Amino acid sequence: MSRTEPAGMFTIGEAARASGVKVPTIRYYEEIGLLPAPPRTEGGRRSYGAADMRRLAFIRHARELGFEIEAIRTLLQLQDQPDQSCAAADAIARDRLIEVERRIASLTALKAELQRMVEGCSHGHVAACRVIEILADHGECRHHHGPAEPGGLGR
Amino acid sequence: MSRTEPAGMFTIGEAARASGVKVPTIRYYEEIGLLPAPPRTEGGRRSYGAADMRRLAFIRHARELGFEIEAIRTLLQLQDQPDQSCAAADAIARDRLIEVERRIASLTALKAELQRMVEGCSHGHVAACRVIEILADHGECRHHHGPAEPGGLGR
DNA sequence: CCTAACTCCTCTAGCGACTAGAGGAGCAAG
DNA sequence: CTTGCTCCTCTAGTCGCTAGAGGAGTTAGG
Repeated sequence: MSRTEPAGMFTIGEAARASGVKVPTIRYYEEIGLLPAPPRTEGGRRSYGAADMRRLAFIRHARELGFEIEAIRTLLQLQDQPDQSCAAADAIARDRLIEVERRIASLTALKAELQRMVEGCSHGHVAACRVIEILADHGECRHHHGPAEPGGLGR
Repeated sequence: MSRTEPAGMFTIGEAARASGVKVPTIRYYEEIGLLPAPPRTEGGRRSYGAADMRRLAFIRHARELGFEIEAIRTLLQLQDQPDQSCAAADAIARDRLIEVERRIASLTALKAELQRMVEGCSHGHVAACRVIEILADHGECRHHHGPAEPGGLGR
């Protein structure tokens, strides 16, 4: 083996491959204080240990589940103090669950309206297009006001 | 009636109230060329006509349905040329429908995982907390890799 | 006519969570 | 010793707004 890295340590690239988090994103997490700044090699490169790798996996998974950075910050703090009550972690997860349920409901309504649009489309010209028509006339639809998806749009 | 506005014209505030789009957002739509720059009153205020009001309602509704600004731009161009085939509009709506369906599927998977988290929580201390545990150990879950929600997070 | 309250104007900066790119240096293999 | 990869820092851009400063036009009441 031709490792320059100290034993049991990983480069940022290895950490990225292992966690599925991109290199610039790892650096970003460090910048915002989500991941501690790791020691550096002589050449000035970041050198991650097993604990960092676990933390990164935790963050990745939490982001996949849609937790916001601030929520993850709180969850990580909780993880660091295992004697505390887990009520806070529970609350964060519950909030997220409620939000996900709300978004599913709202997306399901959108789906119905989009289906009406594409099914009603007669594939003729624009003047008779159901897609354009429904968009133009809000009164035509069952869909009530209020942002469809909290962030505005389903990105 | 004590209108200073030309007959049949509306202030930006009226346009905002009628459409449900906020005043700064209307100005933003003008800036990015989604809404044409309206004529101004002597005092330099924007003065919207009925066509603008319709266009704004169209945009609002399309945004509610989660169409991206660029997609709306295309839809508006189509609307302006009613003799063209509506195939493009149809394709945009279909794409959006597929995306919404994908997001519902992915959010449903998230929901299941979040439910396992909160249901498994024994309300004790963090060391034994299912929420923290599942987040820490990705192998514990049925949830496979890849960003859960396209934009990363369910805002 | 004057004033207070309201709306409007422009402009810049900020949000969240990254992503992209420039310009340079370290490092492993041939 | 060169080639090519990875890494470094730094700045700026993404999307769709939102917030706020600082000023000007407008309306209702006194």
